[in-house]
Amino acid sequence: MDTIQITLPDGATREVPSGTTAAQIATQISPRLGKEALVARADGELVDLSRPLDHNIKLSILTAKDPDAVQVFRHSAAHLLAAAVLELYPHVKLGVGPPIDTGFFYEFVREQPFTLEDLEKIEAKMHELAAKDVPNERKLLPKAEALELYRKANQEFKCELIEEKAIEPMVSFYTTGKFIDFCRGPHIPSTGRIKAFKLMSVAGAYWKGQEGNPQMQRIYGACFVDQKELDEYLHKLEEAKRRDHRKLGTDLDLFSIQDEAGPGLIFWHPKGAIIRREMEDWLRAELTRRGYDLVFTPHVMRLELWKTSGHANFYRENMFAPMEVEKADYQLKPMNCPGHILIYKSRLRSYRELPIRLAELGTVYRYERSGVLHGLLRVRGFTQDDAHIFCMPEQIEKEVQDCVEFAWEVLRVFGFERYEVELSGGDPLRPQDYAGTPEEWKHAEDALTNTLKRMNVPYKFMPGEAAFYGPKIDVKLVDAIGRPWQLSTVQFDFNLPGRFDLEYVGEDGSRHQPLMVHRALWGSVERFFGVLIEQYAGAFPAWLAPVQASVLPVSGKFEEYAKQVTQQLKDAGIRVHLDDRNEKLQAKIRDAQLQKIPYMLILGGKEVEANTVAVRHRAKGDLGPRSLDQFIADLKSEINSRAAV
RNA sequence: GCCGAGGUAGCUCAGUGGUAGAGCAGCCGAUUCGUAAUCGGCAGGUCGCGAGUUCAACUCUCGCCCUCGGCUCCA
Repeated sequence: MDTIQITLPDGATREVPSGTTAAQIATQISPRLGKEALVARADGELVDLSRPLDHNIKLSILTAKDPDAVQVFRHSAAHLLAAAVLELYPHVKLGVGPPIDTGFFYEFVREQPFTLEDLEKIEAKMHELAAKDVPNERKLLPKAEALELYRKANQEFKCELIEEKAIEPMVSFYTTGKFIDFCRGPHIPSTGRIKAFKLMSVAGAYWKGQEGNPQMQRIYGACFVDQKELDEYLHKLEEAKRRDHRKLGTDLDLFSIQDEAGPGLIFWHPKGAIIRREMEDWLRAELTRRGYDLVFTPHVMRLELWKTSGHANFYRENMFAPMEVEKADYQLKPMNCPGHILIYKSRLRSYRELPIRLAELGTVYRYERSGVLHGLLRVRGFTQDDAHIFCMPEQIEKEVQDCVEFAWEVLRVFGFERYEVELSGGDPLRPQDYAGTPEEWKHAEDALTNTLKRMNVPYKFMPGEAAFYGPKIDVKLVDAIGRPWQLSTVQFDFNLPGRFDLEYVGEDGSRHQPLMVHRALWGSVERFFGVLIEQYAGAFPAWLAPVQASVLPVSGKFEEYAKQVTQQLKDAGIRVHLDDRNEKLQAKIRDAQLQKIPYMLILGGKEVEANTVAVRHRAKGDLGPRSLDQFIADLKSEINSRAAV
């Protein structure tokens, strides 16, 4: 019999008879590996463990430690879901069922909606099928036969997939017991190991994710190889709920959204407003330090202006409808750029002035479809920490670099440690959605790429994600529980300077067109605030905390002293609250803790006697007594350093 | 926008056609208390809005408003 040579990842080689499977090799290496193996990688390609190997090959045996293997595992779990659904509801039509980051989903078409009770039944059926340890077997069918099979079963979506995806005459299927599914694979050998999963929700989804296509019911499941990981994930979801800025916004009285006013419109309550003011004060100082000029521009401007800028064309879907005033149409601004451009254009500019950096905390209004609104993170009215930089070509890379560095300073000051950078380019297949020529786009993308490379910033290239007027660098930050949020953005613009005939007089005395960079670091004050609430779980560092210290007299007897202390703190510029309610100390402490107030000053007989304050920190607990002056000095230094405690 | 689930007191939630409930918060009183909830009382509602069915609607039907989850991740 022929032998073939298997090269393992450590370089070792093995001679085995042709037709040996990866599973057999795994068991040879060690019985334990044989048991833990989920799937194999042969010459870089994922294959079933049961696939007979017939030529010399580089082989890795993958276990749950390999992320790709986990995805295969989840994909098999998706098949298990479909198998269970088909047993319970034989007439459903099948869509697709891929793995996702935390599990899997599968799509179905069924007349009646799946209810929560249905999900329970399906989950039980999945466990039942898993317990039988049914093998996942690969089968090859001629394309015509495959189509015929699905036609008979009325599975028109599967037919569509085969028509689109099958390039070879034979197409692969996987069977899980009675269930058979058109699938490239690979899969784990059998269902027995799929135990740690939980069906989470059922949601509507368009076929192939495209609006206008039929809607399917998508059943989502969380799924991990180990129960422990599933438990951790479910715990993380609980944690996320606890930190949800919408809940904390109400609990801590930071902001609200009101039906009477309209969806996606934010009311900043006094405590939220304090945080915003501190944030803005920091930002304005930083902008000034970095050579930006702060401006203000109107909220409504003539529609004509938005035609010039191209927004009325490219951005129409996201704008509020124009309003008519004295027979002229006015447009509520969805962006700040045209306003800043008008300031630039208000007089002739010299190359000596460049770069000109115009910054504005500019409030904009955008029409977002009702289904996409989400707390502070996706709203219809918001304030961007916007700026537009007008510069000469030779200045552009430096300006972009400064923006990216500024963005990092923002992340540092607000306590974010993890971030991801994306470079978003145009979509070459949809040039009609973008302003400017392909050459201009290439030039701009190159400039951004160079900057990132020079700064040694790892980034992902995202084609088709650019703004309509130019490519951009986006900084997405990763919050405490691993979710990414897009905030900072630095966007090139080869469009507006031309549309508005922007010019400057160069050294040569003739007129040139400046380049333009749009940038926002928080993205919007609202979104950044929302992320910040979740980042700190509402426990803001002292410099941002709406109430920095709460004075808690042990009983009414010490009210006089408490009032004195409170006034001294106020005089020192500390945001302080006196809790003089007729409550026990424990209750006052509890309420201060729940309000996440950084410091509590407990005042009783001992403190009056010694003229001290007993300090309790919301996280560190009882810190003992000290003089009020000492406390004030310590707190002021904590505030001034913007310590992230 | 679309699919699904929801909307009952400030908050969290119970209430399957027959006089709207609880806990917390609030107010009043008692208590004067040492590091995460003192006790008692009172008040609080157009049951999201509007139509309809019914002797009777928080409850059933229809329309609208709003909220939540999802709608990118290739068999």
